[in-house]
Amino acid sequence: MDHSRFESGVIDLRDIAGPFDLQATLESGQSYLWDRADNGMYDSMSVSGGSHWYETVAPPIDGITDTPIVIRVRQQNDQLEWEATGDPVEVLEHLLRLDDDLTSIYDSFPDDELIKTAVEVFHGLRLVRDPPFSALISFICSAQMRVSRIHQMQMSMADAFGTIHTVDNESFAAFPTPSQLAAQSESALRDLSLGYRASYVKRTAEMVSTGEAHPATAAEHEYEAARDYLTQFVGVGNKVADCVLLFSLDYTEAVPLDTWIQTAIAEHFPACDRDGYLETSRAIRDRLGGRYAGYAQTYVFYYLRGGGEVWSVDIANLWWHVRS
DNA sequence: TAGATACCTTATAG
DNA sequence: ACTATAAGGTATC
Repeated sequence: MDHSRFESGVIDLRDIAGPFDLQATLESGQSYLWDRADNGMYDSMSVSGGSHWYETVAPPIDGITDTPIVIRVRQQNDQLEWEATGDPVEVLEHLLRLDDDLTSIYDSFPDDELIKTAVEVFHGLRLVRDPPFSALISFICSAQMRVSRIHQMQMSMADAFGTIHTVDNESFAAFPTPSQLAAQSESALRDLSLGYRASYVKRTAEMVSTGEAHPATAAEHEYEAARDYLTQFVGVGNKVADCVLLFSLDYTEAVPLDTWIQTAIAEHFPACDRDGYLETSRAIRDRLGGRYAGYAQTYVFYYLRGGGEVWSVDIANLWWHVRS
C-alpha cells in the first residue's frame, strides 16, 4: 500500500481571509464526504463551534493529487490540526474552500434580518467543494431523506463497496469509484436501504463509468446550461443538479430550491415566489446578491433546518447553544 | 405540455 | 408498544 502511517501538522486559520467553523461547515448538510470520528454526527441538534475529529478518504483531485489520501482534521480555535497520509494542505484548502474571502462574501449579502441572524449564529460556515462523483450520488440519495440518513447511506456505500485504506492499523473506506458502484446489483444497493434511489444510483454510476457523461463536464458550461447537463443523470432534477453545482462544482450562485427554501421564499421573499423552478431560481438568485446567492442560501437553510427546538427558541437561547 | 401520483425506507412524533 | 407521518424530489403516466 502507498502509505501506512499518519503524518501530522497544523493550518493556521489566521492566514485565511475571513472566519472558519469546521463543525458548521461539515455538519450543515452540504457534504457527505466526512465522518465524525466519535460517530456523533447528526445525532443531535448540531450547531457550531465544536471541536471534533472528522475523517475521510479524499479521492484524487485534478491538479492537486493523483492518489487517494486519508485525512483527519480537527479545529482548535484558530488552528486546524490534521493527520494524513501525505501533505493534505492543498486538498483541505480545496475541499473546505479556505480560498474564499468569506468577509467579502458576507458583504455581498443583501441587508435582510433572516440572513443577518443566520450569519451571526453560524459565523464561519463555508461552502464545500466535494468531489463531483460522490456529491452527485449523495444528492441523488437526498430525495425525501433526512440529512442524517443521507450521511448514513453514503457511509454504507463506502463500507460495502469502496476501497479500504489501512493507516496505523486503522481502516478507512473510500467512497466507491463509478465502476465499483456500477458493478453492484440494484438489490445490493437496496440492501443498504437506499429504497427507490437504488436504481437511480446504479444507472447514474453506469453512465459515469462508461464515459457517457461525467458530472465534472458540467463545469464547461455557464450556470443554467450546466444545470441542464446534470439533469441527464437518472434521479437528477433541477434541485439535485443545483446542489451538485453549488457544493461541488464552484457555482456559488446556485440556489437549490428544496422544500425548506421554497417555504422560506414564500414567507420571506414573496416577490421571488414565481411559477416554475427556472423563474423562481432566477428571482431568488438575484435577490440574494447574484454571484454568492448560494452562499446566502446555505446559511438560511442551515438556520431553518434547525427546525423544532432551535428554530423556536429565541436568539439569546440559541447563542447559549452555540457557546456551550 | 402541465399536473397528479407512486415510489423505498426509517426515524420520530403522537 | 404501535401506527401514522414526513423526510433537502424525481420519473412516469
